[in-house]
Amino acid sequence: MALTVFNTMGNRKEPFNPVVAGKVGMYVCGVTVYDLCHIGHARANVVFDTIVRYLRYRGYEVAFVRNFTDIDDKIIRRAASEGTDYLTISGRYIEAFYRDFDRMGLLRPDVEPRATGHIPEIIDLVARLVAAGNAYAVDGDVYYAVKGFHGYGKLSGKNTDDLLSGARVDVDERKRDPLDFALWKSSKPGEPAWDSPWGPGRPGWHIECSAMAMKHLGETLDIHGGGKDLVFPHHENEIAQSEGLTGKPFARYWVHNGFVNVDNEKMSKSLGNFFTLREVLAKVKPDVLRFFFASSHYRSPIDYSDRSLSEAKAGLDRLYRAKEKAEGCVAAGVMAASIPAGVDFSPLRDAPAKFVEAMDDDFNTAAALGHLFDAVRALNRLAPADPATERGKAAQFLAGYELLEPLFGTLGLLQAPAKEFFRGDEADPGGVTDGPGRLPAEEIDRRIEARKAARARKDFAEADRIRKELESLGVLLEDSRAGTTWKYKD
RNA sequence: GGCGGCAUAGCCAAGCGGUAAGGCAGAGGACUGCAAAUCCUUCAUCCCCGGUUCAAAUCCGGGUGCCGCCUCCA
Repeated sequence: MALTVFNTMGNRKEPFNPVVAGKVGMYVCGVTVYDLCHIGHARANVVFDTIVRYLRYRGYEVAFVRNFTDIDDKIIRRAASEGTDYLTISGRYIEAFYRDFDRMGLLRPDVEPRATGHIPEIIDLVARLVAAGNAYAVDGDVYYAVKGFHGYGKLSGKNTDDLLSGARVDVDERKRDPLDFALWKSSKPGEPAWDSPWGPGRPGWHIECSAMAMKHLGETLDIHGGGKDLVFPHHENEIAQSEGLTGKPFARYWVHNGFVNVDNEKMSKSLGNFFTLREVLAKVKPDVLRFFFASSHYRSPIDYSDRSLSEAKAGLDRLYRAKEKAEGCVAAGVMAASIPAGVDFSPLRDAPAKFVEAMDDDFNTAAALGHLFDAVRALNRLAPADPATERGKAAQFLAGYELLEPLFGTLGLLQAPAKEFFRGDEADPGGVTDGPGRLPAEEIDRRIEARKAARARKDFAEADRIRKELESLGVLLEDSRAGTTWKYKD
């Protein structure tokens, strides 16, 4: 039983063997901070967050590095259009990134390097590439000479002849070869610039990742990740820059996540069919998005829609209901006992092993979730109607839930208290369940009391009237032996 | 034009050689004053055509249809 990872280099699953046993150096290409993140960014970040969580669950010591590209053409353009400087733009969107992704429960990386914080390292790398004959300077720009690197195209499966025959490479007479790409760009007057041996300028896009990854993780990474669209040219170029110099493999495993589609088409800025993370989080809880991502394999494309979101919500509800029951047990002062024997409960007892089996197969979160649902069904067989009076059953239920909790945690699910998930979070104003038109909790409690009185005098017509009225206001009542509880429906 | 991926029930989605996980929705039953939740039961032969094999959704060949990359892009 061993972890297997699909490697874009070679296009196949391989047993996972890091450079140093038990330790993983992982670099993920972060975002360019010139605008708000959309769901595509959300998926990429959630995917790698889940991978880090799982590797740690599996006992690996993970050094997780994710960068911010904080200087680039788009940032400069945006700054110009707003009449401000690039630092204002990058600062604003880094802050926005944290605001959005902290809500998603993303782990902070161990190191979060920024391109502008590594200019000396970048210049050093470029200078060494020039000295080694891998790159050349022209009028203050420095280009990488692709023809000199024989492995070019090995990651993306392209060969240089095909690339050249394609008409989509820009023509620039100053380049020796159309495929050559910029390592260093001279700056125009008024643009941000750093001094360099080639004059004032700024780093090209690809070089920053090589410089930062090697600085923080060494010359060979265990995992290098990013969206599928980064395979070419970004990662191909990173390989050329890094391996051209070190002669060592830049990364052992190249991991790329699939796209988020809308109406079966890639979501992207240029197509204009994107949704920002922020607007989606105004509609659903962060967990719902995480569940949505986890329910298909990270390399498959997924189609985003209101429908897929509400199906995710429905599925997640079931999981949170189990957590709700566990919280009820804890509130009743119950201590976890052990899970009963018998085949009825084997899906529960076997859940950790099944979970690992699924996740070991190239992080198959969809299969893992399937096993968790099996486990929850078995767990629900132990659910006490009233934990205060059925303490034995409650103790078993709690034991079962505690067995599953770390598994959910590895997927980043069920991180909020159930009450908060179903009723909203006072500590998170602006959160989903905080919208206008919500019936306040005090008002709901008042009506529940009225209904309780009606039921006590067997006036079921009145009791039902109250319940239906609440339902039409988006509030669901649930009676049990332990009393009546409520949830917002959305 | 080059390279790559995908096609599984009403919807979403695992499986990748041994006779179809799971979720949502639906149907029947139990429980409930009635509901909700929960539990039990039920609901597909895997795009088409060939081939390999004792055995294929899973492998090979040929179609058809989508999608992605080759330009900034998660």
